[in-house]
Amino acid sequence: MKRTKRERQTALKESINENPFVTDEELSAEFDVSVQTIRLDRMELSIPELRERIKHVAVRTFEDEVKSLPIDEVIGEIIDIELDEKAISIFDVKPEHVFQRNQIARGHHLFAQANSLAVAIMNEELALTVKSELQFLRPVKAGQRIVAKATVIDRQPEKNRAFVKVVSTVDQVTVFIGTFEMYRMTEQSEGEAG
Amino acid sequence: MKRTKRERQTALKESINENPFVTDEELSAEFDVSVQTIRLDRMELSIPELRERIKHVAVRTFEDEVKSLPIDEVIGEIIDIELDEKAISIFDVKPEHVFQRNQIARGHHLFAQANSLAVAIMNEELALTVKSELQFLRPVKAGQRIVAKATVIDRQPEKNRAFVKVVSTVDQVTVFIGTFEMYRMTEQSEGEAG
DNA sequence: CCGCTATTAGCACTTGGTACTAATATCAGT
DNA sequence: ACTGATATTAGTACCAAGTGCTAATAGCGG
Repeated sequence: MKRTKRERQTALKESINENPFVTDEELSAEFDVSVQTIRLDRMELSIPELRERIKHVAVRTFEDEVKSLPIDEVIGEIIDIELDEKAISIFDVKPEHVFQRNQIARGHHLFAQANSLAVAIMNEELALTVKSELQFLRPVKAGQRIVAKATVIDRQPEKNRAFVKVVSTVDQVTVFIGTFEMYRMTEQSEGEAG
Repeated sequence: MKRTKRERQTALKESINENPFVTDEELSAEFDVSVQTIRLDRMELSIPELRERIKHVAVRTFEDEVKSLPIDEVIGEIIDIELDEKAISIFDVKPEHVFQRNQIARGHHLFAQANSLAVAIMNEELALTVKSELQFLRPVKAGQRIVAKATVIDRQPEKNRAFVKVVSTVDQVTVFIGTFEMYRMTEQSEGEAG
C-alpha cells in the first residue's frame, strides 16, 4: 500500500515523533521502502539520526533536572525557574484536554500545571502538596496557551512548609489562581500528603 | 595523581552519575588511565555504555511525557451515582500515576478523580468548577485503590451554583478531601470557569 | 623471584548511522 | 516512444563508541 513521497514523509515525521527510538531499518520495514529512502527522507525533513534524537530527549531532561524535581514530571513546559522564588511554565491546551461539548479545558489540567509547577519550584528532593485553594476564573479553550507563574509567598522552614501562589493567564488575562501549601519531604519522613 | 582502583571506581561512579553523557575516552583522560581500564571498571561496577545510559535517561523522560493525564472524560470509574445527590468512583493508582522517586501518587490525579466526579454528579448537561479547596491528607502509592465519595452539600439554583464535597479513601482511611463550587452551565451562558 | 592483581594493548566485530557514487525505476510531457 | 526529471535502491568506505576476547606488561608483597 505505497503512497507518494509526500505522504510517506508526513507519516514518517509523525511516526518518529511518536516514537523517537525507532531505527531507520524499522522504519524501512514499516513503510516498505529501502533504508536509503528513509535516510533521504530524514535528510529532506532534517530529522536527525536515532542517537541524536535520543540524546536530545535525554539532554532536555538532564539539563532541566536543575536540582529539585525532574522536569519530566511537570505538566507543561517550564520556561524559567528560580528555585524557592518563582517559576513560569507554559501549557498548550489541545483537543484532548477539553470537554468535547464546549471545548473548555477540564479543570484538572489547569490544576496539574499549577500544582506541578508548585512542586518544581520547591528547592527540595521532593515536595508534596498538603492543601490547596483554587479559583477557576475564566474558561480556557483548545488552542490557547496557558502561562502559569508561581511565586513562593511564605516559608516556614521549621515546619517544612512553604506556600506557593500560582497565577495562570491566557493572553494576559487571568484564568486561574491557586495557592498551594507545600510540604518539603526529607529523606526519612515520607509521611504527608499526595 | 593516581589513586587506588577502589578510589578511582568510586569517583568514576560519581562522575558518570553527574554526567551520563561522558565517553570512556573522556573518562580515561579524566582519571589518567587507559580506555581499557575504564571499560574494566564499568564492567565491575556494571555501568552500561554511554549510549545505553543516554537511552535510559531518554526513555524515562519520554514515558513520563506521554503519561501526564488520561484523555478519558471521567478520571476513575463511576460505580454509583444519584444525580444531584451523591456519587462514588474508584481509581486504581498505577505506576504511571506516581512520582518515580517515592512511588507517591501525584496530586493532580487525586484532584482529577474528585473533580470529574463533582462534574459528573451535577444534573446538568455540563458543569464547570469555579472554586475548590483541597486537602491531601495521606500519600497514596501505586497499587492502591482510591474510592472517592462525592456529596452535594449545598445548592443555589438562583445562582446556578452547587457545592460538592468529595472524600477519597484508601482502605477506609481518608487520604484526600476536596470541596468544589460548581457552576451549572446553561445553553446560552458559556461564560465562567474552566 | 614467584604470584597476584592491575593495567594496558591490540584485534575482530557490532550498531546505527553519514557521505558519497551509481544504477535503476517511475512517471510526465512532448 | 524518447527525454528528463524525480524517486528509489544499491553499494562502498568510513565513523563513534562501544563489546568480547587474548595477551602482554607493570607493580608490589611476601
